[in-house]
Amino acid sequence: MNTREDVVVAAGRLFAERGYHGTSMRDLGNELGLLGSSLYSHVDGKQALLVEVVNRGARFFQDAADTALASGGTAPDRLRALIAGHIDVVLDHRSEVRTYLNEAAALDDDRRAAVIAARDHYEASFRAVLEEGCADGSFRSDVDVVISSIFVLSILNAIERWYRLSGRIDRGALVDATYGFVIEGVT
Amino acid sequence: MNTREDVVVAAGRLFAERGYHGTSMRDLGNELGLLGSSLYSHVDGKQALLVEVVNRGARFFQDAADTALASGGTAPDRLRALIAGHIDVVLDHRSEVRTYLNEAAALDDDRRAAVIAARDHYEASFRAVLEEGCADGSFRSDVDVVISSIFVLSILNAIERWYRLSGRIDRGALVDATYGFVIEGVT
DNA sequence: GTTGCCCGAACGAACGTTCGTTGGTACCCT
DNA sequence: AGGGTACCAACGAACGTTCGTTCGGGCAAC
Repeated sequence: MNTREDVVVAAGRLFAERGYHGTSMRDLGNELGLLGSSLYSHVDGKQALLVEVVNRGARFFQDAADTALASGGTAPDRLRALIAGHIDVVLDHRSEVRTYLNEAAALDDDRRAAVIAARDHYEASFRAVLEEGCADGSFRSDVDVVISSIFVLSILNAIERWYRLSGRIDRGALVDATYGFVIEGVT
Repeated sequence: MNTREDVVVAAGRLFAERGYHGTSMRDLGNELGLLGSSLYSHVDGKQALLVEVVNRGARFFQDAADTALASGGTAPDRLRALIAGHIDVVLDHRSEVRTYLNEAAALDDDRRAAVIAARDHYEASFRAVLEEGCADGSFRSDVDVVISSIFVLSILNAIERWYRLSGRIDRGALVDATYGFVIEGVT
């Protein structure tokens, strides 16, 4: 027997793999050994499923950022914590993350605006740490905080697209590589 | 009167904005002041349109890489040329780029495999330049060329998601910021 | 005996695509 | 110059299929 949780999890996986518009309720039912119509015993409908999956993705990120910022230490320490936290979220909640990052366009206007606001709030955590590091001399003072934050998040968000756990680098090495690249670049 | 070119261009725009599965032939016809059925005077079908748009995106990138590599100079010079070329492609051909980067999953297996191969071939240009720069001392010898290439391309490919020409940074400043970040990071 | 999961049939709408047809335009023949 | 012809973009109806969703009933568990 399937629970509502099963439905949401499976929806996240299919939305991540095939996209919202590329996933039908019959596809989703089939994934759980059900007919598409049977899903309506558990959830209100397709859009409600997307909203739930996307909201989970947003919460994972925000929780990780709050934890990282609360960990204390120097600005570089907290930047590293933000990066490590982000990578944990991406690797531990791939489906929700993928859906959160790629399928927000399928939300209605209000929900999509909320997602954009949530992303900016998350990005502000990175901006704040960079700002602080620039002020106390940990980072170059001429760094553009806004653009650098975007660059860091570009790297982090793309990880979901290429990283495979089975590859030659483990999670720790990935954090090291990312942090090292952000701090020093290639020179 | 509409030409086949108009149809492909409009398809690129809609695929980029709403995704392949989120765009109907009637939507596309409507965009051109036509019925959906009228599009079949110009093209073979929806999937053929996607193939054409994606192929254009791939060609833009490969042409830019070939030009950048042929420009000569040191490894850092050519890295900068690759970055500038990529940014030009992203800004000048947003729709095709967006579709190329985000909608390849909607292609059939063979075409999708071809896209993945094209992306790897393109990425190899970045790997080659980084490799050379590491060998001649322009870059740190301990950088992981494979991962660094992915990071650079992560930054470049994400530009399409956030950059607006109307903003405070122009194209040259964007190239400078990107190259600077890749070379030195934030320290 | 009520509750809740699931089926299976059905709904109306939208999907990609095909079809026969039409109005206009360009070209050829004399 | 004029009439016939071939072409082409576009229409509008219709095709079969799939979509999200609704509904009534069956059936097992508490």
